[in-house]
Amino acid sequence: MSLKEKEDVRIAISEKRITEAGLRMTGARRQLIEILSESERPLSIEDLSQRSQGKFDLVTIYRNLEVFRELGIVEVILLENGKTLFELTGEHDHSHHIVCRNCLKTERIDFCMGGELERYASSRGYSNLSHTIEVFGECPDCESKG
Amino acid sequence: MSLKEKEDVRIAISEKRITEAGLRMTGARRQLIEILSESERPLSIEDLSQRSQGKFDLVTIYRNLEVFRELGIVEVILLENGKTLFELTGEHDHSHHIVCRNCLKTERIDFCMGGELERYASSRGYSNLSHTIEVFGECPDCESKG
DNA sequence: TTTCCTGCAAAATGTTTGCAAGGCA
DNA sequence: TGCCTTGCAAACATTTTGCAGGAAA
Repeated sequence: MSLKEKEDVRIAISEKRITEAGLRMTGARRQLIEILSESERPLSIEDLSQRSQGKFDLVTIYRNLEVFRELGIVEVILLENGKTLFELTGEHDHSHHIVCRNCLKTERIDFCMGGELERYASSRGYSNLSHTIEVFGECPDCESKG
Repeated sequence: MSLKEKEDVRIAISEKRITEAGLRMTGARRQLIEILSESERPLSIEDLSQRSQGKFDLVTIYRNLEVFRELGIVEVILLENGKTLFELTGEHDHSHHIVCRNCLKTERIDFCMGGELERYASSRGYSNLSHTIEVFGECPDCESKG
């Protein structure tokens, strides 16, 4: 399957979730998902605005990303500085990342230690658990560029 | 050692770091550290403003918390919603937490899995690593209150 | 008395809300 | 057609900056 085909599949899956929720697949939504799908890294609201050439109002992007998040189409990455990035959800419902502080390129970390953490929290009486795990560093490319 | 004595020790340690950095131990700094020291949970800027009865301008609180963070006197906790809380640094240079979404009460998690994560990131060529691990849930007290 | 710190005012960011017009199903 | 979405304007919340007066060492 080519990259383009993979992208089409991701968009189709997203569309299914949107319409099944009784919402509509608009031009803005399709294009925002395309941009996320083609990106090599998670994107901020501002990134999305720029990559869509300012075609959509910031408000539209905020609102749609919130919809995507609710529907599980995107997941949120919180950076050390409190800023948020969005990326299309992969095979798993959530994942963890190594994020380059410099270029924001991101790799998914396949193994998730969340289970152990949540078991511990559970043993302490906590319920309704979720967790965040992110690693920040400088990636090889940025490192070599000094 | 009484709680009050422990608090005095923490303040003394903080004062040492501040003066050794060529900075001054002012009334605002002493009181902000006292408030953090007496708090049963990490505090936001707004919390600190309220607990000091608005005695200090928000700007002063922002600036001092940033100083504290640089000196390692406080550590930052990033909530799921992107908001930040501060707590006095404990015995270790950093720690992880179970945070109650409702009352924001926080427990430190003693075991840190960061080593494994950072080794993995390191093997992928990343340098200058740091990581965040937080667990969010509903604490037993909040749960029982419905 | 030197240098740092604080408060005030204002600006810069980032995000949300209300409403009328436009677009998808 | 009917309801969902969008854009615009404005409100809001949060954080930062500049500067003059006040305070620690």
